[in-house]
Amino acid sequence: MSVSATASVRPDVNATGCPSRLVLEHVTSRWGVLVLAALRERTHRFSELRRTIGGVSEKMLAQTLRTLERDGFVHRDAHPVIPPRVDYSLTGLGREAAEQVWALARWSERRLDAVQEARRAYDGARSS
Amino acid sequence: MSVSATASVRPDVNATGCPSRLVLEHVTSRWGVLVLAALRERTHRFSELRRTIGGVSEKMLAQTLRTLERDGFVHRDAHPVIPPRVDYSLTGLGREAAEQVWALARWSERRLDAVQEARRAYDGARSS
DNA sequence: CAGGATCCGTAACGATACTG
DNA sequence: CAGTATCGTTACGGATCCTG
Repeated sequence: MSVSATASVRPDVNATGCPSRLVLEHVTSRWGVLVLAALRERTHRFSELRRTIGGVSEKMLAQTLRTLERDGFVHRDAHPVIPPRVDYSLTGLGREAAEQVWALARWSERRLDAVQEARRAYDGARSS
Repeated sequence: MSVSATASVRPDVNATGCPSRLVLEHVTSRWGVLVLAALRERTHRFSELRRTIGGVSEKMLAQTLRTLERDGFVHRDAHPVIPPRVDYSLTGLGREAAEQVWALARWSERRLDAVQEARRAYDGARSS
């Protein structure tokens, strides 16, 4: 019954705060990023996504997919067959979102060395 | 004593998972985004940041700033005076990070209308 | 003023069991 | 296969008190 989003949703913050923050939280959420990245390549089925991403529980994957679908990023195509078959793909808006977070993710990887060196310097300065 | 990061840090995921994800989580964290956005403009003092951002507890602001400093995004300049005065500013790496998340945040705002309409359509289809 | 230490509620998350 | 429902744990985040 609850429509809890992927990311934290506290009433007061959402009421008074910036609404676009919720969009950002959904696309940058732990599994949201990975789902968008996976669907960037091609359409995936539910179990395919689970295997591709790895380490995600059924609950969290379903919740993430529902959130992304609700936001208009993911298209859900449920085939009325037995056994069930559901295909997930990106919408036009979703492709935009995927490109954005993909760019940010790539930047994170490019700068990872610099960050890790900064961390070593920071940690080293304290233990001295 | 603990070095808990701004975003969630589960041992198993960090051990096996993609390390650049931690960078992404820090810069896209709830308060991380707002700190980077504020410091993009100019140097801020601790209390200034609290007022500018609004709604952030001392604990979370300090924790966020420490995480961003450790990652090499924020420069901390503590003046040895009484009363204490500490200035926070962005490093070169931090300016890069700020630009990246700022771009993503701007995109979120640009597409906010489309997302909200998608949400209405989604919610309306269920209540029928 | 700038934070560190502590206590604590809440809710996000994962594992399991169950359903169409 | 593709989920939903429930439960238990964890740790995030806020409030408060305290120090240099």
